[in-house]
Amino acid sequence: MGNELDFSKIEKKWQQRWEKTRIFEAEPDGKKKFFFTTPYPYISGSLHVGHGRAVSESDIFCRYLRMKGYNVLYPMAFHITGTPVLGISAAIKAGDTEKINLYEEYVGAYVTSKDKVKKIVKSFANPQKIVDFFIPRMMEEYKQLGLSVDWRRQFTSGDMEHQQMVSWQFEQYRKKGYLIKERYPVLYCPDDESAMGEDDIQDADSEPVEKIEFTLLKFSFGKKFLVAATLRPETVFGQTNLWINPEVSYIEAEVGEEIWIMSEEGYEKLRYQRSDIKKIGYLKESLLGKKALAPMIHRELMILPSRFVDADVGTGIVTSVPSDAPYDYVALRELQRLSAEQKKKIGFTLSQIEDIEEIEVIPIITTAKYGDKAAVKVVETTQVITQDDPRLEKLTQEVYKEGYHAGTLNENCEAYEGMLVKEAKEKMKHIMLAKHEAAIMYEPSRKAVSRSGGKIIVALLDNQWFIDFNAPGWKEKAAECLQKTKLLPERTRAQFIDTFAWLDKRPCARKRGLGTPFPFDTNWIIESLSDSTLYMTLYTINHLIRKNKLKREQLSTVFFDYVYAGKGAMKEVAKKTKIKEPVLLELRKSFEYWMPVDQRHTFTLHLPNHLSFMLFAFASIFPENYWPRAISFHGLVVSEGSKMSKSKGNVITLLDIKKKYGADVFRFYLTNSTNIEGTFDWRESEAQNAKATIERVYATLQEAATMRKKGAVRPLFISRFNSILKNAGEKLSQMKLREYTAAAIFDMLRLVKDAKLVMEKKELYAFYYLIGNSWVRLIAPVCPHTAEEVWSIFGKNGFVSLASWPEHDEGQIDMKLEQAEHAVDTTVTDILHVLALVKEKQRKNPEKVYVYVLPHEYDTYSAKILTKRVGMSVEVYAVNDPKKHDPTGKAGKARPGKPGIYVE
RNA sequence: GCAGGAGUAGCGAAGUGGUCAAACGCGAGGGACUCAAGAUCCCUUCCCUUAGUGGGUUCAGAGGUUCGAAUCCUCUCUCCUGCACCA
Repeated sequence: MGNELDFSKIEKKWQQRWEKTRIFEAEPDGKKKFFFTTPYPYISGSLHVGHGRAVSESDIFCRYLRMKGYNVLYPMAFHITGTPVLGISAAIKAGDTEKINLYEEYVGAYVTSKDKVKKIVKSFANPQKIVDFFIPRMMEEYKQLGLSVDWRRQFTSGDMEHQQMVSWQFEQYRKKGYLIKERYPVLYCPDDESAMGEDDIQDADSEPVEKIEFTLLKFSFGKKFLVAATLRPETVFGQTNLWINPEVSYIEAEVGEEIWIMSEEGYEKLRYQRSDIKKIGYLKESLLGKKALAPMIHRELMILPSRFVDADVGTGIVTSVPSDAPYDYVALRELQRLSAEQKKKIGFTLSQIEDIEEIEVIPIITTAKYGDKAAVKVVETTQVITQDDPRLEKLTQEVYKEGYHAGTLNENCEAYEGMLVKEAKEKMKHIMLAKHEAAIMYEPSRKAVSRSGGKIIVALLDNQWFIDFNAPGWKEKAAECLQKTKLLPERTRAQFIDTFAWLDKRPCARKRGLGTPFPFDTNWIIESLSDSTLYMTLYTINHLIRKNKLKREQLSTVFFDYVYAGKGAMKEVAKKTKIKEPVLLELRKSFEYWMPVDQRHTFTLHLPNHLSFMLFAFASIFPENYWPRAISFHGLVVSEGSKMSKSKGNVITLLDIKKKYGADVFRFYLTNSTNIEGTFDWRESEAQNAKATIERVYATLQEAATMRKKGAVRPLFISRFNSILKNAGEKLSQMKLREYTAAAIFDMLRLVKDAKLVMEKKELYAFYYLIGNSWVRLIAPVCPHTAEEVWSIFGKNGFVSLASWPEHDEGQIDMKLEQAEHAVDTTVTDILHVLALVKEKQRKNPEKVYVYVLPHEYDTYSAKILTKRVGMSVEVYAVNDPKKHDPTGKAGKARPGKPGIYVE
């Protein structure tokens, strides 16, 4: 048909009108305010439906609140701080073709000329250019969803206004003693000379890299020490020998007063973990066959050769515990099985060969699953023969896991007998550390390289700044804040409580990245989750800062003390900041008017980090009346059943939405297909259905707008209509968006359908008159563009976005009537059933249907309606009621004394 | 491993002590309309039975509490998510 709905045209039209008339620019007024926020997006490419979900759900709710008479502030900003933007920039600068292609694709979505695309991407070598390019486009994409955002207040986390605010926040933290400095291990790249986050490491998103703590066991070797790295200090009682790799070059290094022996690679890593280490030179003597004194157990252990020892894992020296380490057991057995001749060839003396033969496995840990020599057991059952067998890796993990969780130390472990492995591990480690028989070394959990190919190691940073969530009093305050915050759904509270308990010290500054300089140590940048805990407060004043062209230096501590905390005399503040008093007053008033945040709508994944930090921040910086009032959560977005990812090609961007469906369809489909906490699965085919549904709504409303005429409508439909209004409103007020759209769209469509079925034209038009105007307003939150368009067809002035919410009329709701209708409905269905059967069996059309009902139900049934609905003559009687019981006796055979349907 | 969450019809899900074979949407099948397709409308869609309104077995599995449980308790299994400097 020619009049197919062109959503994009309608949407564009209304978006422009909203913008032009500035109806969503909120300013303090006499109405009750509602300050609604949702997290700002990080710029790393196009916005997709995941971003679309948070803002659309928020927008629907904001639009509802606006129609309910609230003065709603719904702002938005952009997150640019941290390392990713910098990483992108660096990669492009370095000529990383993968990144360049990716970004050419992103930019290509907006810019057609290929040359221009290349040029733009090239300019991304400057990170600011990335920000400058994407932000206006992201704003455009958000606008295309029809968001009722006050864009005047927009900023990025890199803007000076935000930086000044964050600096002020950290000054408060410092005053309260929430910032501390400590040593801290980080993933580090010596080539790049900087700490590495997940984004900086190759494949770290799919195979995460962790920091692992090794215990360095110190074996006395003359006056020197051989240091062996182990993850299992609790197994020292099972040690039988030491492993080195004859292929590896070992070095000697001065460590404090001592001399340590280790692989060169080990030294290179340890260098970044302790300042007291210094290389002397290559080890001159041979270690093979010699003995060293083991820590803790103080036994002499022989140094033996192996192939599995990797110079680049730990120190390149490994202690051997054949009872619980499959590698050790296999390597030991391999060695023992060599003929005396072969051993001689390696360089062992006769007595050494004897000693080697005599080495026996010492059982130390007992588990129900593997008995007391786990490694021996798994090696025997899998028949692993050589230390090169790849299965050993897995066996090691299995044995380790079982031992750790279910193992107990046995009688060979002296004082530790009977202790759980879990406990013994910590205890023995600490004792050895205390006796200087051991030290600590950190390693990445896997071999990893940075994006530029440099090796990743662990470095200990000496002066890392932390936010100390365990600072006295803070957790209590945060808990109080949490307790006063309304949570949607409420069950997330348990997770918050759990997270609060777990929060300890969080490094809050980095050496690299975009962001706010750490106020007390400008070599550092405030880490990007720590700088985004109070940013929503800036919405309350940012447009005024801009309007009055305030400069960075004016937004000083004094400024925020006054505007954010009401501290200081205005006169003084004006003098110090060189801001005029009325301006200051306006800023302060604006802040006071909009605060607190009434609701924050976010992704559940943000709970353990962003939202928890946010509550801590608010609890510490602001008095109780400025604490956030409510937090609501939305679920994940996936596409065609699986997680969205570029490699799968199933990322649905907001540009796609615009091209294929339009905002209203997206908003409706999104909210109607899952409840707010659920996972939203974008499915192309269902999106198409959603589109058809909205087209139907539009067509119906259009018909209603043109045909409607005042008149009488039967009470049942008035009642049903009001029930829908009531239900939809109640659900929406609780942010149950799915139920709301189900009522506003599907229930209403059904109601219209039913009306068309039973009403004559005159009544139908009156029915249109009844519902039209309210129905448009009912759908306005979810489908604002469609609603505006219809609103104009109705000949209404102004925007439906600013119209009042269609309240139901309780007095018009007659539940009895609706129930009766429902009863009739099921009866009709039953009659049709029976008729179908009758037709089949008797092969002739029956004459008449008799319905027998219980006396109290009698008034419910109208023979006339039934007749009409069924399409043949229906008579209704009540059973066992002399008055209503088949008075004519013409109903044929005697009826049983129970209700039923009979056809003749 | 720790923590949080989830497991209901082909699918998405609603239902949190009785009114539940289970709303609503999608999908599937049948029918009406149509030259046809689409749209729309009607019916069916756990199993059995049937001139219908009947019966049976169900809500991951196993126990338990209760007159009564998908809903409360215990255990088990499976899946998802998070576990810190990373946005």
